[in-house]
Amino acid sequence: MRTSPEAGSLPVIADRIADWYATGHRDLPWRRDGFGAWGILVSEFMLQQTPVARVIPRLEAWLERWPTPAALAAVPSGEAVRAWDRLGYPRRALALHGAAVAITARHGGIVPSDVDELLALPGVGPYTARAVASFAYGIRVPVVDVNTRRVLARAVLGQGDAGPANARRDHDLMASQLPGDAERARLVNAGAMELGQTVCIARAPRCEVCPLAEACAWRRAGYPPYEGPTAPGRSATRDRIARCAGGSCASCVEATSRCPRAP
DNA sequence: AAATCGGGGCA
DNA sequence: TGCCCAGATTT
Repeated sequence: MRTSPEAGSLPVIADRIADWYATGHRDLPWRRDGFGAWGILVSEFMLQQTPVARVIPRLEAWLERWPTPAALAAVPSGEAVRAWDRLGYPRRALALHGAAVAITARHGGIVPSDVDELLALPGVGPYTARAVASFAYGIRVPVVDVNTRRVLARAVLGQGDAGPANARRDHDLMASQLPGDAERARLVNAGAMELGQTVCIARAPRCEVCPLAEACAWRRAGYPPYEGPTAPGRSATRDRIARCAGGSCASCVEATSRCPRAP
């Protein structure tokens, strides 16, 4: 049957992820049947750099107010920014409004299913475009977020950590794992993210409950420490220092004594 | 490749 | 106060 770990890793990893996910996963709103492409698109905007728990209540309120792209496109963009409330990175609200306008104008009010058409929308990048194509339309494309990158780095590449993100390389790696069946691929896409969030955690992986434990290349190699390049890092302190250096730092204006670069 | 996003919340 | 969070955009 399986003659080498490499030859067997494709079906084993993907199948175990899909089975594990299908067996039982968190009941999140955007995973309910019939949630709709618009709802999924809105959820993906809100989930960019924002924890799931903070998104759920705001998402439901948003969709109740704007059930379709056309409904959002019909109001001024300022309304979208206001309704964004405390989700953070408010320019996402502006981009989402812009996407609604574009969908209404160019796609007849229907969220497109084509990855390239999705990528052409403001605020939609490599992750979000493929997430909508796969989760909303069942199209067989690799969906790779930070959690999936960590799972792949460990289980497939045998590295403790995923290096800096590289869309091309990341997509190729995930595509090499995806089963041919589109519905099955969707389970692998969603399952890899879920696994990375709840089991294959960055700091303290819960290998004792991981469906990939027997197949994981990193575990098999004895958990070698990560040696490769690390991501640039998004330290709030560094951001603050960088802004202050320009002399136009809002933080300095309001809290001069707490700024490391303050005169 | 690295900084930034008129960020927010939690240990 | 430091760091994480279903990324995207700009330089």
